[in-house]
Amino acid sequence: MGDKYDCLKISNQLCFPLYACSKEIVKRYKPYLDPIDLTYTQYITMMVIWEEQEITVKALGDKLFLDSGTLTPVLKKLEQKGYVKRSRSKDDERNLIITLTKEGLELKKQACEIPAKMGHCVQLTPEESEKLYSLLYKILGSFPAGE
Amino acid sequence: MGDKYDCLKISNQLCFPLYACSKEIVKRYKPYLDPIDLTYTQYITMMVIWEEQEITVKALGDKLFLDSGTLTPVLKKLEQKGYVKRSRSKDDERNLIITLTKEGLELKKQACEIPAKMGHCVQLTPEESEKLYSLLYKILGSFPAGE
DNA sequence: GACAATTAGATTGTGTACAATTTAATCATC
DNA sequence: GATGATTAAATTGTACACAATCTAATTGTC
Repeated sequence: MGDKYDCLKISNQLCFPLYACSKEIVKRYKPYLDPIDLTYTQYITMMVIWEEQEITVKALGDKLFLDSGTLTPVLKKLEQKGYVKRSRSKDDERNLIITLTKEGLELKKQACEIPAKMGHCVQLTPEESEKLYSLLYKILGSFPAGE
Repeated sequence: MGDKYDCLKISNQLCFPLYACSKEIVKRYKPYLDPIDLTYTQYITMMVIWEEQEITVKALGDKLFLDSGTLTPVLKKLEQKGYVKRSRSKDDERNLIITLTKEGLELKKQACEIPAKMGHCVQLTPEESEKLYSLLYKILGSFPAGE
């Protein structure tokens, strides 16, 4: 038992269940996000905008671990749906400021129901969820900021 | 402190750190995978094929939580690189059997170094890694098989 | 104050992911 | 043994995700 290639078994990887679990849970958001016409990426982007009221693409990217190559089309889509406004900063024309429209703010009320509904999807005790949460943030925290 | 929208704060989500952590770690495989000309998806696909020697697309999809829409192009790419062979089963022409080429088997020796190198990337104690692993598989195990 | 370096976003190209549909093979039932 | 149902892959269309590059605005330095 156990040859020198055991390290390459899929069941011995830590990253793989992370990758698979992330995808499977994101997939389960779909039935709840479809009614408000958001994808998962659009949803977490809106979450940060709801919290911050006003934020640059750069700051959004730092919070979401996404770069402009991903965010630019997502934000254009959200603008097109009428949820956000994109405008250059007066102070520094390099910065693009994202703000909420009235429709975007309205959407928050409907989105509010989603976390509770999704809670039923993950079958962990509160202690287990807390533990998982802290382990994930321990890993994320160990990664250099800009990257 | 704590209004009715707290549930929508990004810092109160469990899925988000899972999603972010998965992406960040996958990104860190790149320097190790580039030399053997594999992407992360191609790498985990090869892992299963190395283990099984011979496997159908369906079985591969079940193990990797991926469907044919994702696997078909990945497997065609791996065939194009010369690592695998794709051929229909004699028993049941619906099944596509994936097998290793000599080059694909050779690749395993080089890939063997990767897990140890990646280990340094995740700053958890062995106990923490073990805990994270078991929590992730507890979630994955709670999801119905086919989906 | 010219100019090199830096910074923020946008763009381009490649590679996933997945829903929905299609096609072909096999199975089940009569 | 024809035929309706099921199954495995492939295809199509949409939406990320990121590396690499580009552009324009700003900053730092002499």
